[in-house]
Amino acid sequence: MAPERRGFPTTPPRRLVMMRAGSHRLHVNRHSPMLQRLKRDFYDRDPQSVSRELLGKVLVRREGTQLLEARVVEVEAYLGEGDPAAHAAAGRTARNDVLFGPPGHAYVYFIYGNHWCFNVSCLPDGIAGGVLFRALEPVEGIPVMARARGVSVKTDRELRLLTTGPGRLAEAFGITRERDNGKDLTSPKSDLWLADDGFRPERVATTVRIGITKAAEMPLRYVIPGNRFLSGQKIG
DNA sequence: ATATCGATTATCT
DNA sequence: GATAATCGATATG
Repeated sequence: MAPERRGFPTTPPRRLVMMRAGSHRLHVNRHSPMLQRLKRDFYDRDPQSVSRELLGKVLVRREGTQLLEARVVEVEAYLGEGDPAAHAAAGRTARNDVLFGPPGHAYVYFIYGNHWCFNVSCLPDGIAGGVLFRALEPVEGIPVMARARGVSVKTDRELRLLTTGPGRLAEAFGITRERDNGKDLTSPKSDLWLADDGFRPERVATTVRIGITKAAEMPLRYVIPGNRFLSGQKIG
């Protein structure tokens, strides 16, 4: 019997078989009981390491009994006070306070008068650093994400636009500063977290960061190459 | 398919 | 008062 591949258009079948072997589920798209919430130690490192390791993990939002899940396919590292492109570059302020706090907390900021962007803090308490989430591949709760975005997902193209780009993924997950900024993503009580379901990307690629003017040459964007949910790409 | 441009506001100078 | 870690609509090839 051929494996069910819906929802994982770019995932090799071999990997799907391995994932299912552990979960005893018929459909890989379903929420796996093996989702392990990432702990503090995961984030207590430099943003480059956290960025690389976040690829392939799953962002999870719990809304009552409804779960939203999407795989991380694109992130960017922002290094803190030594990084001219980082919000922390000019020192600690009211806005960027979370970046200077303990690791594993949500940093949410507003951009271009329109969009929320979602980050997680890295490095020990007192040292700024973070990772910006730029693109996700939807796994679970797609109709709820579509409703949050105010769009339909009748076509392949519309599905891609659900969680491609930092503003879109934040909207799909209902992420706002009021609701989520400063939230401890490692707390069992948090309704927003990152999880490991055993998936490991075959390859990771780095490029320059998108949309910045300072330190524009540093290769701090991390992607799963070939994934169709990456931002800044043509739509077939 | 690619390019350009307007929207809209928190934050900092 | 200028800028920004973006998006979506519109115009043009």
